[in-house]
Amino acid sequence: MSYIPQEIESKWQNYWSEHRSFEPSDNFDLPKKYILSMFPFPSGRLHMGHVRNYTISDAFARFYRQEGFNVLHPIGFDSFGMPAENAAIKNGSHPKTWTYDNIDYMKKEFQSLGFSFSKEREIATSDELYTKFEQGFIIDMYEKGLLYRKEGLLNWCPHDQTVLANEQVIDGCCWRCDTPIVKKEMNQYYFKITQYADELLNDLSKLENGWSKQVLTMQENWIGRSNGLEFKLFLDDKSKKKLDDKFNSFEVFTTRPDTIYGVTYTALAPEHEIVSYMIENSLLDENTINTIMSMKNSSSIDRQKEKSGVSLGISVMHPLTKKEIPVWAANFVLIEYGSGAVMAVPAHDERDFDFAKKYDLPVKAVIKPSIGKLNVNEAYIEVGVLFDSGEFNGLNSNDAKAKIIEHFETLKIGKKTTNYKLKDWGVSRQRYWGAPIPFIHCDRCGLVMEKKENLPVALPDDIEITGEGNPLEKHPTWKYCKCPKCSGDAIRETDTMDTFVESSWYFLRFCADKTNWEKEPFSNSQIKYWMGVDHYIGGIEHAVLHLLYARFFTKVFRDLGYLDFDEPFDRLLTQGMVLKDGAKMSKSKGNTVDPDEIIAKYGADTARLFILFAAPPTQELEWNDSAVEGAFRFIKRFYDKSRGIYKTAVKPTIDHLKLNKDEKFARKKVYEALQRAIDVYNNRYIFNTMIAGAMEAMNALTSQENKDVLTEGYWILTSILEPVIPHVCHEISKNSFELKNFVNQEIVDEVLQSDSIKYGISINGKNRGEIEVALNMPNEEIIALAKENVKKWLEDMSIVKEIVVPNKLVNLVVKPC
RNA sequence: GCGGUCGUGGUGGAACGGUAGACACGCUACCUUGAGGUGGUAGUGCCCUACGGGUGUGGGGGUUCAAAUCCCCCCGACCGCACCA
Repeated sequence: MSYIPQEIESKWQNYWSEHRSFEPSDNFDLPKKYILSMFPFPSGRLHMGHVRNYTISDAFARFYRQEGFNVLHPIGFDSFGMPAENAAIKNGSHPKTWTYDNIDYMKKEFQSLGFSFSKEREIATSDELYTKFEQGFIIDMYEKGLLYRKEGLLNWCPHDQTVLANEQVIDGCCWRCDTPIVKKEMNQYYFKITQYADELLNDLSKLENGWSKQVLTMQENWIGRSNGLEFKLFLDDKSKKKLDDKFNSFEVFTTRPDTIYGVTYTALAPEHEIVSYMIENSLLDENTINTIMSMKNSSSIDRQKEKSGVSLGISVMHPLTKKEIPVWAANFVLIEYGSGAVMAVPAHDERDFDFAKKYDLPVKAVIKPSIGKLNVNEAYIEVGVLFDSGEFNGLNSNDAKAKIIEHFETLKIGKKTTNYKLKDWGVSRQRYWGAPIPFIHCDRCGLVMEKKENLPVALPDDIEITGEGNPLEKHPTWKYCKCPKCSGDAIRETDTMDTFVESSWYFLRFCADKTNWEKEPFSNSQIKYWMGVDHYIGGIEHAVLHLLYARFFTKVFRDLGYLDFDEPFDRLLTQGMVLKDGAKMSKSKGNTVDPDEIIAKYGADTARLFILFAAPPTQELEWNDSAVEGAFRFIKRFYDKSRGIYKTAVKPTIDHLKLNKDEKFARKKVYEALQRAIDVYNNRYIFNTMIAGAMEAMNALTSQENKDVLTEGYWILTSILEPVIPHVCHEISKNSFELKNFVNQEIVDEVLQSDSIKYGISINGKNRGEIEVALNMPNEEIIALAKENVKKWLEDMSIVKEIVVPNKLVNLVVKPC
């Protein structure tokens, strides 16, 4: 019997399928664990990142099953999205065919890796049943005022011919194809995620124990809450007149009201309505207009290169001193943030300072450091003490902030405000392969929702995809319909939804079993039992996008009455990337390793063992072909040596006292490995050390000859390794233990206590020797033995202090006599 | 610039204030063998006047009987955000 993984693995994979081994029980009295991996986009083949992701979740799922938990470990496919359409353009395949063919192939790959997914709950988000419920939620959200339509400036990717959310724009380029994005004015639907900004931010504290600091900070920065003062700057009479009395004032926002007396100019975004009015009505000279237009047309990257601006020839009055302040248009002022206008305090803000220096605008310092001198050659941006600030002189910045806000509020010329970087989530996509937005445009009734009983609004199959424009828009008949309200002729919305909508609630859908699959999106009792997700495993790239949206949906569903909890994912494990030759595996770099080839060559168990052994799950994992072979050799040895064990359906009982030294040592190693495994699976998730412990135990087991000890060792090791290398462990266990050992293993204390203990001896903290002493030896005797052992280091020395760390070491503090 | 994570052998990585380098890869030597992804034994941080000693966790300081681990400063890497007023 030599180790042939292909035979063993397919045998067990078939066995698990036939026995429905991984379907959760509907007995809700059992303790539960919901183990979830981020579901994949069906791109065609699994890559190593997927293998790592699902190997980690599978280890959890299998461990908890052994521990007696009712485990939900589902899988599905995030199957809407652009690559399906891109493939259609490239090969003429239909997005639907392409998608579902890929799903079939990837399911076979899952099977061949031995992942213990619940197959009966598998979903593809492009399934019409999924779309149906999703569209239902969209209608609910619209009714609640959480979804709205407006015209706005949008990120448009000229290559993918689609609108992108701000989160999908990376360094000014499309997150998928790297094409620089341009701004385009369009109608589009938005989720009002900003309404939940505070809660999304505050509830991060509930996740502190289960989520990494990194992800929490990324979300915190993304939401970007800042508190400050919002107030109006009033135009002077001359300026009002110039603007035909159309404008009286404009709003600005500042987080530094303490610097208010240092305002020397004010700047508007080039897109600001006052600027637009002045351009449209030729209130500026041609040069100025050209400069502003070029600011507006330059990409966000160009706009960041250098500050530039133009004077608009109008002025406002300082809210407190009533002095005249010139108004500029400047490229560094963002229309999307705050009110698109800033008060400029060059003495205390770097950006304002740079701009003032460039255009020779006055700089007026009003804050000085509480100790030391103010350097007037740069902006002093720290907090400090106010001067030249009227009645606020002498206050420190923090007190002044509060006082000045209060002052503005008393005078009713401004108010305390909070601003966010987070913007509402634009969800329209001008694409075919997505869930249609279930709205209808009627000339008489306006924007009308489709009736729920007519859902889903399904995609037409007969479609032509050319890569230009929206295929639904161009379809000859699909968009023509009757208005649900007046029954007159109407037109369907042709925008489809951002695929992040589907992944914002799929984890809830998994809670539903087949019996209510058709009737409702999920049942309350099932949600109550299964949620929250105990372990959510996936890539760090979703730290802000998916994870923020899913949190948002959870809160919305709670407010719609579907749920009664606030946060979906109790614990989040973000796995590290899989690297080869120091770089992320990617087709373009040509450094990929194909999981199918590894499985064909070494088997799934080897792939799984290597992946969990080579690094802790949150760290990057460097692919190493010879280490993969090492993993294979370990499994082979593990399998070969199992020839030495005997058949038993119960764990052998062993009289520990009768064992020799090697036998006792081997047993101890086995139980130490068990102890470690329990800790790793429950608390620390560092599978590499758990596997190392099992390897140590194996090494000790093969260095002794007692068959009882060997058999007991295998009883335990196949149990703790089953989550990692399930096929070979099942094979061994079936051959010898009738699969009876895949249960919670109990620790035997006497094994862990040896009859002697090694103490390291150090002098002044330096390691100098080692002694072995009997159990329970009094400290005085240990110290005496220790002194004897390191006698030569004590010559001409007097001992100042003696420290005994129980079961560890003795430290003697000495000094020369 | 701001924020986060992290710096340990030739490599991946152990060590939750207590004998640094577990476990594995690689390498060296030897033994096995029907030479082709075999098994075994021994060795493997660095330095030295080597059955002994020194030194060592990016660098420098500190706390402690004891620091890779805690604190401060510096250097470097990676990731995220980036003119957010």
